[in-house]
Amino acid sequence: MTAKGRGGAAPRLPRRLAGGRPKGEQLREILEGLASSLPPGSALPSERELADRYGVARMTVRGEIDRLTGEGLTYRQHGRGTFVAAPRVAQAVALTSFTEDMRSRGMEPSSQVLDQELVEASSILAARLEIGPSAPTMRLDRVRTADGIAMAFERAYLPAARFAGIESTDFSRASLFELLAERWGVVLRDADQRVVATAIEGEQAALLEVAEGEPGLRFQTLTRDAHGAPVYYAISLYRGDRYEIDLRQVRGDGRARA
Amino acid sequence: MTAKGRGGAAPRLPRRLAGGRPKGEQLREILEGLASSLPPGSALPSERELADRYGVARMTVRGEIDRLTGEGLTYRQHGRGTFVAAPRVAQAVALTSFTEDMRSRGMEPSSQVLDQELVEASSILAARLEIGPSAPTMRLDRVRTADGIAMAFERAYLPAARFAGIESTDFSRASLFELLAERWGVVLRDADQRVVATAIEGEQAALLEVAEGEPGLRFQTLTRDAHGAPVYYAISLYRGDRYEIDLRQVRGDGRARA
DNA sequence: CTACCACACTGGTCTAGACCAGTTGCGGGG
DNA sequence: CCCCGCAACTGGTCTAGACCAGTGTGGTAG
Repeated sequence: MTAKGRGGAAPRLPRRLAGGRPKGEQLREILEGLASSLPPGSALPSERELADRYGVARMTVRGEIDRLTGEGLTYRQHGRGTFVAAPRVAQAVALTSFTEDMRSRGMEPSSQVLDQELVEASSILAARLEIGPSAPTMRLDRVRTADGIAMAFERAYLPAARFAGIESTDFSRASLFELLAERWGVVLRDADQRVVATAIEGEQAALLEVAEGEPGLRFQTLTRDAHGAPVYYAISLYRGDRYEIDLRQVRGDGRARA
Repeated sequence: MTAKGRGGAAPRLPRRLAGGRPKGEQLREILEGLASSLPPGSALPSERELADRYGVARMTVRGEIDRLTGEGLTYRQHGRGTFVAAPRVAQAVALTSFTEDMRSRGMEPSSQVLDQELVEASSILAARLEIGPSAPTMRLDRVRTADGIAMAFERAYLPAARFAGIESTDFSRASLFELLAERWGVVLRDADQRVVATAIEGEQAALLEVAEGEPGLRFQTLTRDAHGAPVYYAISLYRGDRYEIDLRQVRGDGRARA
């Protein structure tokens, strides 16, 4: 038969659907399992074959494959079949903290505070943070690690007047995001970031445990709260061999919901 | 009738579907128009009413509303109805071509074609482009320049079967984006991008006129059309000293996909 | 007046077919 | 030997019902 090998590649599927739960729901789980266990490009059984095997109407099968295809797990080719899609990168343009970012990549984040002190804002920094010139700011230097491996060096500046007592807060354990939310009720909303490729040199090469001149990503980030007021400005240097940016770009109208 | 006012709020809808084109497709356009012209929270006509009005089966209506709901234009409430969803916040990172990107930075883009030929897709590439294994693809190597200065090296792969005659098209002048739109009517919608920092080595260092080992940004981009079908896959290498990424991140609901 | 229940709506699931439209392989004719 | 056409697959669209499951309302019994 021409469809040989399709079913054969499937890892031991249930043969019948249980009663009680909607058939489509059960079918969907089976198909999700199939799609996630097969390599990209593999063919799924045909709609008619699935309908026949599980004793449901073809429209029921189609409905579930429609869902999978809409989610990007599979794709269809008219006249050829339905295939497992290559995994898409996550929606990574969302504003996340280093802590959230690393956890979403399956690693355990931590930090080592190198330096933490009050300094006067330079004129450039004051302008960015929208505070008065020479206003007190807290400068926080940290090495960010994931699973114990140095991932990035980060220097953050926060307006000290707005966050009373911040200079004596212990940042070695808590996430900056979480502390701002818990102690000062700050809801971070958006950030402007500038990213350039750069060579890692000198002291930072030592901190990140890489050879001089190795490539890295330098982020300049200005994060704002729900009112649009700047909360902190940070410069981060990520190791090029251990960090990547995943972007999902949308053209034009880019509709979706709030 | 209880459903009064639903239809009344609708801005003069066509009463019949034309022949020739699929009914679902026409229905979809009507519903999209409805959803975009009504304020968020408005109720759409019920599925049975729409089916009745346009003389189609309710399953046909449901299929299209499924699509709209999947795209986030509408949402459903069991027992109550289907409603127009609130528009999502604008997507910050817009999908642009190199041409548009450079012009927006105030530079004049150009390209130099290094190589252009038909090759068989590797299994990995075929899976990414969602085409059959060993299907013909056009490989296009270019150096992208801005104001006459080498900015990036780019290798793009396009499915040749879909774009008849593409292998003999001159890409030294025209933008790939524009050509795809004009000659093949392709509307690019979104792209997944992976960005890593890397050292520029060997031949590519020569092409970009930088010293060996200088830092650069490597992009892997999969661009899709309005139907979600992959259009091309590209690997680009940008000079680290001449290119930067500007991001605007928004803290969202973290809408996820697999 | 209130509490409850039946009914008329809504969407949710599912069936068992129909026919159309691409793709592919195989066999026969030139 | 090559090419063409047919047959057997694939997904794409659509029908005309069925019954289930929530929601909301209005009338009726207490």
